[in-house]
Amino acid sequence: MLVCQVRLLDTTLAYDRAYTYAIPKSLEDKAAVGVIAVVPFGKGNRSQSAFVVSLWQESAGERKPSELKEVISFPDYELSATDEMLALGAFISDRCFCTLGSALKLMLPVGINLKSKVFYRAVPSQCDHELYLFVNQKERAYESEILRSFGKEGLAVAANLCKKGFLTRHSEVAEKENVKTEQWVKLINGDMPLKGQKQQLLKELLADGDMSAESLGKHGISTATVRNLETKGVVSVYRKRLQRLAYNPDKYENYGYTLSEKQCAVRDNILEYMRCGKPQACLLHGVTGSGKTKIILEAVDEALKQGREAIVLMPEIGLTAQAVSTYFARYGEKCGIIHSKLSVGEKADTYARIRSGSVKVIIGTRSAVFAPFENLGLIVMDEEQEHTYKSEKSPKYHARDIARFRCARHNALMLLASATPSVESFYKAESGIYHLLTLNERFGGTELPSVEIADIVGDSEIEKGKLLGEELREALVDTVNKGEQAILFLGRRGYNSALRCRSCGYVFTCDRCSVSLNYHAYSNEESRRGKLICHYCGRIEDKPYKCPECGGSHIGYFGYGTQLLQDELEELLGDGKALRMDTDTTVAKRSHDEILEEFGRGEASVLYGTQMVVKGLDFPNVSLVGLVMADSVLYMNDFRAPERMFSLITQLVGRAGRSKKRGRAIIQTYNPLHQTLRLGAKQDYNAFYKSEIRLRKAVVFPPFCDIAVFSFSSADEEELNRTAIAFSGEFEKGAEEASELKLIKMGPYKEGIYKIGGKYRNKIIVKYKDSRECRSFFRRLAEKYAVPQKGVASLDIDINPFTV
DNA sequence: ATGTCGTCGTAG
DNA sequence: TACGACGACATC
Repeated sequence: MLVCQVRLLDTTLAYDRAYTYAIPKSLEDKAAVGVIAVVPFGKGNRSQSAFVVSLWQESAGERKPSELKEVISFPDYELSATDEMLALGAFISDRCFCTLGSALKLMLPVGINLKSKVFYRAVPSQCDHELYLFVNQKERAYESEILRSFGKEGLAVAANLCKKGFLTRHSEVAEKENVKTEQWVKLINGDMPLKGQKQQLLKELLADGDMSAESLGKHGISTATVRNLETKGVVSVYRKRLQRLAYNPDKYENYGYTLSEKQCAVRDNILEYMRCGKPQACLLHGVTGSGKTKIILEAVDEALKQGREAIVLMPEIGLTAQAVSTYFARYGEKCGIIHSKLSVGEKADTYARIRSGSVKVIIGTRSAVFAPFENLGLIVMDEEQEHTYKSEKSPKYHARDIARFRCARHNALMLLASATPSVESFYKAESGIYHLLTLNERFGGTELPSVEIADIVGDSEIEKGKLLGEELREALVDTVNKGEQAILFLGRRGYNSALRCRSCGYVFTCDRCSVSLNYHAYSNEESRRGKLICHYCGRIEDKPYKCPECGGSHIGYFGYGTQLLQDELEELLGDGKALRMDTDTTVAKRSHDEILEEFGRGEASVLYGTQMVVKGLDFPNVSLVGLVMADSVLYMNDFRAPERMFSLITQLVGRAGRSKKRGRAIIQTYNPLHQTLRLGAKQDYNAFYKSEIRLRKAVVFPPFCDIAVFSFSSADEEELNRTAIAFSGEFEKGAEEASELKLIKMGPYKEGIYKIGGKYRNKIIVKYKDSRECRSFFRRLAEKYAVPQKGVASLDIDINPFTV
C-alpha cells in the first residue's frame, strides 16, 4: 500500500501538522513528493488541498486499512513543490510563526484557486421546499449561492434537509487554473485578391505579423470580417495564452557604458565570489551616481554566462521604471517582471515563462524573491535598507532572509546594494559576515549638490504659519525664473503625534530612549489621554505647559497638509506650476508615469509629495530639492528614524545631482544642529554609521538583539486586556524557567493607533537573541494563542519589524 | 476552522 | 421525554 504524508494549505497553527493518507491504486502513478493532493479532512470529510511531503510503501499488515483515509485526487496542475520550496516553506514557518501552508502559498504560482468549497445536490424525491427546488435546478448548488439567495438561515435549512435525506452535502477543491487566452489572427494566404476596404486593411496589418482580435478591433476590424476571411482561407484564427507584457522591450534603448578602474576592481571581486562555487553575501556600498547599476548588470551577465539565473529586487517597481528599462534593453525576452500591481494573468504568464526556461532574469519587488528558478546564480537587492522588503502581511517575511536561504541552497551570491545601507547590514559587512565593497567616487565628474540646512527657528514666514521658509521660497523663485525645476519632499501626511515648542522648536523626547514622546490627545484610556507617552519604555508624562528649553508656552503638534503647500506654491509661483504626487493621486496603475512624464516634459516647475518623489528619478533639469520639514521624519517614534533620515537626504540630494549645473538641496528644520542632519548634509555615511551603531549598542537595539512584537487584537477591549495580561504572565513564567535565553519583555502597550477597523490593539515587545530555543518557546506560545478561540484576543507575531 | 458528540436546560 | 444550545474535542 502506498502511503503519503501531506501538509494542508488552509489550516490554523493548532492543527498544522503532517497527516498520513493512503493512496488508492488508481492514483499511484500520479503520486509524488511536492504534488498537490485533495484529501478528505475532519469528521465531515471536507475536501482540502494539501502538498505531499513524503511518500512510502507500506506492507499490507502494518496497519489496519481503516486507520487511514484515502487521497481523493491529485489534480493536474502544472506545478509541484520542489525540495527547495518545501525546505523554504519550513524555514519561513519556523521564523515567522505561521503555518507551513501559508508559507508555501507565497511560492505558489498565482491564479490557482485551491480553496475548498461546499456544495449541495438534490436527492430525487417528493419535496416541495423552496430550497430543495432551488438546489434541484442545478447540478451543484454552492454554499455561497445559497447564502446569496436565502441568507444565513438558508444554510440551516440546507443542513436540515440533508438530515431528512432530501439533499446531500459535498465539498470540492476548485481545480481551475486561471489561464486566460485570447483570439489571434494569422495571415495564411496573402495572395488571394480581396475586394473590401476592411479586408485590405486586415491583410496589410497582418503582413507585419499576427495580431490579436482585440487589437484588430481597435483598427476598426470586426470579428465578422475576420470570420469571413477565415472561411475564405485567407487567415486562420487560433487561441493563444494571453501575453501581457507590462513593459514593451522595443521602446528601451540599450545602455552603453565603460567601467572605471575602481568599478572594474569591484566587479572583479563580485565575479570571483560568483565563481567560487560557495554561497556568498556581499554588500555593495556605493554613493549615489557611483555606478552601482553597471556593476549589478555585470553580475547578472556573469550569472547568465554560467548558465544560471538571476533575480534583481527593487523596493518599488512603479518608481523605478527607468531602472527597469535598462534591464529590458539588455536582456530582452530573457527578462521578466514580477510585482504586486501586475494582474493575475500577467503574473501567471511570467511564471510560465520562467518554468519554460525562456526567462532567466527577473526584476521585481519583494515577492519576486520566490521566482521559481532552479539554478540561481545571483540575487540582488537594490536599496537593501528599504522597508518594502519586509512583508506587512502575514507571513511577515523579509526578502533578505529568503534571499539568504535561497543563495545558500544554490551556492549563489546575495548582493545587497545601497548608497545608505541599513545599520544591520553594514554591521554584518564590518564583522566580515558579508564582503564589503565600496564605490565612493561619482562618475562623470558630476558634483554633489550643495546641501544647506535651513534653520527655520524664528523664520518670519514659518512664524506666519507657512511651510516654506524664507530661504526655500527664495530658492524656488530663483529656480523657476531660471527655467529650471524643483522637487519638494513632505514628510508623512497628517501625522502629528510629536509635541514641539513653537518658539524654539524643542521636541519633547523620552530621555531614556531618545525617541520622541507621543502626545495622546484622543486616547480612549483616561490615564493616557492628554499625556506624553514613550512607546518603547511605556513611560507616561503629563503634557507640559512650558518648554523646558526656552520657557515658552506655545506648544503645538507637528502636522501639515499637502493642501497648504499647494496653496503656498500657487501664491508664490502662480497657478499650474506645481504638480503633486502622493498616494492619493497615484492610485491608478499608470498614474505615476503620467505625472512623471508631465514633469519631465517641463509642464510644471515644481514636483512635490511624499516618499515617491525621492526615488531614483532622473530629471536633468532639476536643480533644487527641498525637504520641507525634516523634523517630522526625525522624531517619528522609531529607532530607525535617523537611518531613514540619512537615507532620505541622500536620495534627495541625488535628485538634484543629475544635471550639468551644480544643484542645491535645502533642508528645513528646527534642529539645525541635529547630528543626523549634519552628517546627512555632508553625505558622510561612515561617520553616521559609527555614531548610530554606538547608540544601538548602548541601548541594545538591532543588530545587537532581535525584536519580536506580539500584537493582540480584539473587538472587545476587556477580552484584549485579559488575553494580553494572561499571555504576559505566561511569557514571564517561561522566560524565568529559561533564563539563559535572556528575554526582555516590555508591555503590554496600547498600539499607537489603538483602534483600527473596530478592533482594539495591544502589543508586547520582546528583545532577545534569535536561537532555536527562543523560537521553540515563541512557537509554544503562538500555538496556544495564535489560534482563534472564543474569549481570547487573536495574536499576530512580527519578528524584527521595521517600526516598533 | 469546523464538524461531531455529549451534557445540560427548558418546554411539552 | 425530546429537542435545541452550547462547549469540549479532534482533525491522518
